[in-house]
Amino acid sequence: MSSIKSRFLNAAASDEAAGAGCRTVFPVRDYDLGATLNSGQTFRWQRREDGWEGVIGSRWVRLRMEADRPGSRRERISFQTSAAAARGRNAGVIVAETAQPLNDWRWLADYLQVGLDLGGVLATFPDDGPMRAAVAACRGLRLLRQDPWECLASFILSSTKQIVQIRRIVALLCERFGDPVMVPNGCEAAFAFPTPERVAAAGESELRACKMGFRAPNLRAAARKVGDGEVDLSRVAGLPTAAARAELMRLPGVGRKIADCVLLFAYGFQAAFPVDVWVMKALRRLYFPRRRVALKRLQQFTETHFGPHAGHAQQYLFHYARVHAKLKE
DNA sequence: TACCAGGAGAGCG
DNA sequence: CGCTCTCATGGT
Repeated sequence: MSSIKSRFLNAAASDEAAGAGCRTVFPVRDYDLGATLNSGQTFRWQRREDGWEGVIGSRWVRLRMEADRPGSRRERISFQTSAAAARGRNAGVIVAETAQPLNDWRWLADYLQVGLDLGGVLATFPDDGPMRAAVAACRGLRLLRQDPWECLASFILSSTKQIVQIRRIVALLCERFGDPVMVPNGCEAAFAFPTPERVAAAGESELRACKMGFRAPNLRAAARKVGDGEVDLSRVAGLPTAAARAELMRLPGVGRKIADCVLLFAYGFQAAFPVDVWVMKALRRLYFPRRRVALKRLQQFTETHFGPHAGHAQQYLFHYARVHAKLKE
């Protein structure tokens, strides 16, 4: 453990920029880092003994929570501590480490959305039984703000795949086509998510070798359209929700659900409400028991019932349905 | 073994 | 429209 610290100190000492370091800290409250990184919105994080390791953009990152304890120093949260602490009810900090020293951490604060007033968001949720149960069960669950291309490509690969499998496909894609990124001494090699240009240049059989099956031609064609500017991902951010969704749906392999995932997880459109099989099950069971409701009708319901932060409500329902066996049926 | 997985898109009546 | 089928692969 101390050897890890000294490695980072050495790396920091070699930096020419004064004040730059390989570590920073974000004070947070109600932030369940584990649930957030493992709730099916991103597929790049691996749980290690000392936190979570992943790649954001072209940077290797390690994250872990430390909780504030009354009357004592901050205590590292092990994964075996009390459920209350693990759910992030306590105030604490997110400790972040990178492989190279930095003096500007805004990119990470933005990714983690540490500035969000979660209580304010939760207060806008409808005051009904299902929502109360989901919030109580998933306190501290957050939405990240991811890179649009990585998010889009990942969800093109997600259709009818289990989350563990999506992670594996994305990992293979990055290993084979992504640029290697700097990692601390002794850490496993890590790779950036491949650019649209690189994916478009890959052969379909090379992509299929990453176990993505029939999704390969869709990913490749979408990469080409994004790479050559036929669909401009940077423009989507400034569009009204419906137009932004329609723009994304011009891409092959992107329907309503995947478009909404990208709108919510990458662009932060709060009205986007992706309805997948889990959310559909949860909605039917919790809000329309013993009634046959079509997907279209369910979508109309989600547009009016969950308020201005419907997307957040969706993530709570999704995680609640997935984690709690009662809803699995 | 059979069924299902953070779906999309074509083909059908 | 609204429904059904297929697509590729692996987990449970």
